[in-house]
Amino acid sequence: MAALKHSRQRDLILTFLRGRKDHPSADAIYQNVRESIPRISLGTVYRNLSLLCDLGEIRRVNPGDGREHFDGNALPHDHFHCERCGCLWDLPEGAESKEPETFPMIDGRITSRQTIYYGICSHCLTT
Amino acid sequence: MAALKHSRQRDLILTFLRGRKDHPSADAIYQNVRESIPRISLGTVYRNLSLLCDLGEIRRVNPGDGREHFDGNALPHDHFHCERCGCLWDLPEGAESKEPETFPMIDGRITSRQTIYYGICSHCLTT
DNA sequence: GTGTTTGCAAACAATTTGCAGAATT
DNA sequence: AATTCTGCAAATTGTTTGCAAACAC
Repeated sequence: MAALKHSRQRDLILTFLRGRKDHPSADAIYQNVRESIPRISLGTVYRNLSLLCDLGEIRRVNPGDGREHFDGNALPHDHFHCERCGCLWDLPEGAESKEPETFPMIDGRITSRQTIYYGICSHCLTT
Repeated sequence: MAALKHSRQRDLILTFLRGRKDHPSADAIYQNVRESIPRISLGTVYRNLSLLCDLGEIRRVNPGDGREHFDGNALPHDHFHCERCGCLWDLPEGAESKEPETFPMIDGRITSRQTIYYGICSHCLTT
């Protein structure tokens, strides 16, 4: 069951996300893909984002600003969230924390980890 | 302005949070403090949690389960979130990642960081 | 033809807000 | 007396869901 069928909407959403370096919210994605498929619905965007997450094609990022954000790069990496303008990015090239992708010893099983740095982005600092 | 006045409700919420090792949601806090102040309202709980966060007395934790969680310990530390039962805890004693609380060099200003590990807790693993 | 996906609208859940009265200083 | 804080209810926001039609295989 759950035989996956091809969908123009899903393709577009994935292509759009892959082409971005920031991590837009579902609604921002909706506003953008609407330019290519005007009749696409927000529900479809949500359903496909969820599906793509399950497939491991994309990742959710949750900076705690009240909406979920989506990252076209599913490989593990850290994020930066500006508390003034709300922008959300990967840590810039060369700024990755140097620690290896190892997990602390605990009683349960750890499968992934998510680190978000908070602060003020360089753009907001100069305005 | 913003002269802070004393409030029984706020005290209770803070005391309750400080007495817990897990990180309950606003509604869970509401259900609990209601036993001491039955007429307290959910709105008051939200308002005070927000205020306590602003004051730096407590911290928000956002595991991405659709609700905000609150941590009575405002000192920086990492969290673990069980994807099966949804429980949210500090990393158990002795499991802290050993890296110092340093921030990567980026163009903006980093003020804090939040790391959440995801997986299955020991209780869920054995049931 | 069968089963998945879509658009739409309604439903839901978490959080925020406006307001008149109660509590704190 | 001046303000802050509260309870209540309604409003808002982000996300999910049910359904009949459209699409993919």
